[in-house]
Formats: sequence, structure tokens, C-alpha cells
Amino acid sequence: MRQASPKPEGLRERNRREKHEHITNVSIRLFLENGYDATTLAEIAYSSGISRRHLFNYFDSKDEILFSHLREYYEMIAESIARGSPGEPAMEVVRKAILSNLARFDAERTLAIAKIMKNNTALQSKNRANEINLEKAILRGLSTLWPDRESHDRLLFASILSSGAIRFATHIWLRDENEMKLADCVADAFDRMMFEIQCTQ
Amino acid sequence: MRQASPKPEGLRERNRREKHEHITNVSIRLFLENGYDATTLAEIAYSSGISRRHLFNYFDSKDEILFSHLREYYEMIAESIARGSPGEPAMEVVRKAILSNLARFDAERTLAIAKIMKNNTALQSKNRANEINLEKAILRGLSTLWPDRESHDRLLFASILSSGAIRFATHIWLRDENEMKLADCVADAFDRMMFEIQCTQ
DNA sequence: GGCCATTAGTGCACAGAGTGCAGTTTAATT
DNA sequence: AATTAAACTGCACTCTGTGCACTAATGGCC
Repeated sequence: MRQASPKPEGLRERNRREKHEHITNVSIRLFLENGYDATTLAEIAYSSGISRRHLFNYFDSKDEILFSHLREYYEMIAESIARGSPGEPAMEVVRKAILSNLARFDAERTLAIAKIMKNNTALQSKNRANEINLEKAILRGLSTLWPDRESHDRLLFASILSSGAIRFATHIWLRDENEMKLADCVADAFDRMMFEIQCTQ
Repeated sequence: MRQASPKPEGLRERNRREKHEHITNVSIRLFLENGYDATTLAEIAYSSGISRRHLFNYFDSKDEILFSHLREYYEMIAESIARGSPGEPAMEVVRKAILSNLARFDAERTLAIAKIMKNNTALQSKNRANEINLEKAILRGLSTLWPDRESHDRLLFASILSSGAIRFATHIWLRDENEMKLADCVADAFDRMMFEIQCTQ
């Protein structure tokens, strides 16, 4: 182990992270006020106090402003899965990883983004496209835990089912807003699937 | 019943369909030759013998050129599911609908498009986003078959699982190109899921 | 402190996707 | 033949995203 992982985080790194956060917040506010399509990158840049050109040093695209915060969350999931117990069924490992990382899930921001996506089918599609990254992260984690090549298809299958369960849970959670806690929705969705599936490992 | 459904298909309608097909073929050829990103709509229009502006009377966007042919296929699936037997488990109805419509699935075009998407992650994402339409179509079909509101969540769950199985099947089929028939891949994927799932209906 | 490499940040010009609009041509209907 | 709707074109425009050349700020190092 080389120097563990704390990393002192330099001033520059911190500034960057904070500005990244700032731009995201400004953007979400503008999206909520005027709609996603009607908000141009020029406006976002102006309201954030930077040049339009410089936006692309923080986000690769307009969509990324909404979805990039999920990237590190997905990465955490992958790592958490990789640290799971190989004796358990794959789905159970994923379930535990999701539930144990739920505290780090930014529910408030997700709710705001869901509001922005409402009535914008193009954005919903992009959101869906982004979910492929969750599935890939799950698969990556599972493949680390069970590196043998012959189990790859089984793990792919498990990652598809898992991300399906998560999507189902999120859907219920967003629909019955505030009626259920996200953790319960996720637990229910996995329960439902685990109950119906005889996970033969 | 008013006039049934045969519809004589007027000359105009037919011309439109043929031109639609023609543009698609031209585009796929260009995409294969020069890549998706490097092929502009202006080139496609020129090679198709129409104006760039007029392309948008056939396709809403560049992506649509690749994905629109799936639209009517998905619609067939939905109708086929809606005609299923309500006594069977939902997953079984979907499985039968997929398998019985497989002859109408344009495998050749799908292979070409898969080739185009290879090494283009943005396009893969868009492809993934498009799959939400299959899931919606499945859910639509199932909801027609079981219109009672209280089973909606169960049907949503089934549509997520089904489209997951289809995606798994397609993945295997594309990976082991020509090694297995698509029908077998689909059957296997559903078998696998139906075997592992105790479909309690 | 002063030098230096790196990173933050700007401005400009450009390409390509997609839209609105005003207009012309073509084809089906009566 | 006249009418009407659809096919089709051209133009000007907006917005996203990129390449490039450039300046400003910052951290490390002597």
C-alpha cells in the first residue's frame, strides 16, 4: 500500500471542486426557472461568472452538468461491490453495496434533476443512457470480485438485473415523492427480485 | 369496425416509405465508410439526392436515421403482447411475443448498425437510450392485457426484466457473431430468467 | 524574494445539428 | 382544368461543441 488514500487535496484541487459545485448549482437553478432547453450555456457561464468557453473545462457537455455528480457515486458502488464477500450471491452483494452507500447519494439534487427532466423526453432519454454507466460500474465491481472469465455472462446478467431493480426503486421513489424513503424503495425492489429469483449463484 | 385495416397504401405513401428506406441505406453505407461523426447531414442529403433541409421531413434527427426502423418493430411487439393470453405469466407472454415476431426483425441492418456503433461510445449511449422505447412498448402491451391499475408496478417490473433479457440476448448474439441464431439467444436468455425466476404471476 | 512550469481562464473563429419561414414544385382529388 | 395538400428547396438563424492562440494566476523550487 503506497501512502494510503487520504490525499491532502491541494488548494487548486479544492477550488476546482468548489467551482464545479457552484456551476452545477447555478445551472440547476436556471434549469428549474427557465427549463433545460431554454437555458443556454452562455447564460450559465454568465451567471456563474466565467466565460462560456471555460465551461468546457468543467463539463464535457451540457448534459454532463446534470449527470456528472453520479459518476463518483457509481465509482463508489463499484468499489464497494469489489469489496463484497465472494461467498454470497452476486445480487446480494450488489444490494448490500447500494444500501450501504445510500447515505452518500445526493437525494436532494436527484429530486431537482428529476423535476427538470419532467416533460422533457429528450432529457429522460439521456438520463436513461447515463444509467448504462451504473450497470457498467456494477459489472466492473462484480468482475473484480469474481475475476474468472467463465462467470462473465452470469455477472453481466446480474448487473442487468441489479440496475433494473435500482431503476425500479428510483421510479417508485420519485413517483410517490416523499412517501417512502429511498432506502426502503431499494430494499423493497431487491427483496422483490431476490424473493422471485432463486439465485443459484 | 370502420373499413378494417388493410389500407390500400397510396402512391405517395409508398414513395415516402421507399425514400425513407433509400436514405437509411445511403446513410448506413456512408457511416460504415467514413464513420458516424465524420458523416454530415449535408453529405447524406447530397448522396440521397435531396436537400439537407428536407432530411428533417423524414428523420427528426441524425440518430433517428439509425434507430427509427426499430419503432415499428417495437410497435409490433406491443400489439403482439396485447394479444397474449392473460392466464400466462407476464414474462412468458413477452417471451412468446418476441420470438413470434423475430422473423420481422431486421438482423442484417442491426448488424450493420452495431458495426457503426462500435468504438463510438456516444452512439452506444444513444442506442441504450433508445431501448427505453422497447421497455415502454412492452409495458404498453402488458398494460393492455392486464388493464387493472393495481398490477401496474408488477407489469413495470416485468417489462424491466424482459427488456433486460432481450438486451442480454442481443449482447451475446452480437458478441459471438453468427455463432448462434438470434432466436436461440433470446430463448436462452428468457429460459435463464424464467428458470431463475419463480414467476408468481 | 524571483524564476518557472502548470493550470485557470479568455476570445475568436469555426463546423455541424436542428428550426422557422417563405417560397416553389409536384401530385392526388374533384 | 382548378384546387389543395404534400413534397421539396433555400436561407438565415440559434445553439452546442472544438481548435487555437493567447493572457493571468498560482504553486513549487532555488
